[in-house]
Amino acid sequence: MPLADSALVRKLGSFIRLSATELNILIDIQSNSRRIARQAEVVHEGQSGHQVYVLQEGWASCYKDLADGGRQIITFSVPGDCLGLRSVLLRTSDHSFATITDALVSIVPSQRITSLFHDQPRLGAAILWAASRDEATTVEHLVNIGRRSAIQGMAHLILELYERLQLVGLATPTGFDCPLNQHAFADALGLSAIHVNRTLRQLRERGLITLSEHRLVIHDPEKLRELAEYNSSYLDQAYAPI
Amino acid sequence: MPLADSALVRKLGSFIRLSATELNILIDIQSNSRRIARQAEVVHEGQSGHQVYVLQEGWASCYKDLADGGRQIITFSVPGDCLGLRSVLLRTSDHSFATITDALVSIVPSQRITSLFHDQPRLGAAILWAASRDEATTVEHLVNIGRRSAIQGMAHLILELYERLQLVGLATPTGFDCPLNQHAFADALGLSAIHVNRTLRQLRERGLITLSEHRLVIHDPEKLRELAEYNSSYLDQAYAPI
DNA sequence: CGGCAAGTTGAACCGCCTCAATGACGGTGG
DNA sequence: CCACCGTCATTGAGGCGGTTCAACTTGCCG
Repeated sequence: MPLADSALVRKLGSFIRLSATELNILIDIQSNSRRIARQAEVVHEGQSGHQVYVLQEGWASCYKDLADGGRQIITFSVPGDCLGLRSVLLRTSDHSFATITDALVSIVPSQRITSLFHDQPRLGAAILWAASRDEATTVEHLVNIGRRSAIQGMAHLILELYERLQLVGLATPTGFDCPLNQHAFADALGLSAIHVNRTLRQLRERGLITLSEHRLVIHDPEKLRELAEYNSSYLDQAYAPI
Repeated sequence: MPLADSALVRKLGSFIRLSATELNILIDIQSNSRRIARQAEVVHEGQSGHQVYVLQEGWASCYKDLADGGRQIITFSVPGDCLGLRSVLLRTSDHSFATITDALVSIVPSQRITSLFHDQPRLGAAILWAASRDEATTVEHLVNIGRRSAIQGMAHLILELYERLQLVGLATPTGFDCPLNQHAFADALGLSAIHVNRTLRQLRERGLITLSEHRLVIHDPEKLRELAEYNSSYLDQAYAPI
């Protein structure tokens, strides 16, 4: 994929009209890329890595490990997402980050990001906007875990992923390719993998979705949204120009 | 409290050495303040309010309401915290925000914040740093709800509040004044108020803490940290200068 | 004195977990 | 080519953590 049509460009471009200069800067920023195998840890919690990773292809996850061997996935990352943005100003990363599938990432020194705020305020704001949006997603995730039942949370997570993938052109009208296994869903939703299995079965039996062979099909978006009490406004945030 | 010694100045001042100019700007920014009664909603989810609120005195909470009447508290705010920072670049607020006690807040137009990034990069970065730190807290909260037991989560939340209050000089060696009722704890931890009651009793019976008359006393910080698997590094983030 | 908010405690229930066993699939080496 | 293995999905049985309903207390305020 040419960088001029990268997922990040597509994402930011949907909220500010990128000038030729800004587009070139964005392309330049993403020019240093690297392939990473699946299931590889890229950043470990506590590590001091002053870099931002822009995911170009593949899926990844941000997570924290617990003393008892458990794991909490904070967010799944799909193409166009920036990783480590939050840690730019902190000395160490507050979470780990690993690929789920084989992936292609661009590596951007933190300093290139921070200098944007001064040199390219519009672009800096757009990135900050994307970061704010990510955080809104994390907050919604928190609600998901704290106050929703397993089946509601699962439905909500699926709808969220669907919308985010649509934004970067990786969804189809009926669903999306989904590399997540039941264990990954479990770690994201604070459930056991076994209960994820039963929950997926319920969703299937209700005719809402099917997940098999890494393909997630949404049969009845309407009822799914109803079940999840899904309100996409937290993602449907237009850019408020400075 | 004179603004030159406000909680925000104290907080930011603990990470960058504020010049006289920067101090004056910070003071100026906080000059428009307003008293708000307890239990008052300041911002409602979905509201388009392009303002940032700096909490000077009192406690508040960020939360989301659910269709079934439930509520998930995202974070408690204590003096020195900025509210609505995440929504600066979004059109609408992604969460509601209400006072818990009587409070004094400074109201800052979003534009004053965004222009800081260009005009006062150091100060802008310090505010961004504070925002990153808040987000790390939210992430830890997510782990708390997703993967920790009720008693661990409660212990963790108490320790987090204790550290944050220390940072702005509102804690004592033995504990802190805590206006939160059991219902507030429940909404933060994703529990029922009744179970919060039992959990607090357990912590009391183990000789770790007591909470009564709005005063939280920590009897055995060591064992409490051990129980919570508390690692404060996510808050103990030195500022990484640009 | 009456009423409401907040805390406390018991009893019964249920959502989700844990343990355990089995089946399906793909990769790998003999 | 097949036997073997690890990973993942699936299903059942039993147990625990946390919920819900209900009752009672205490303190505060009008």
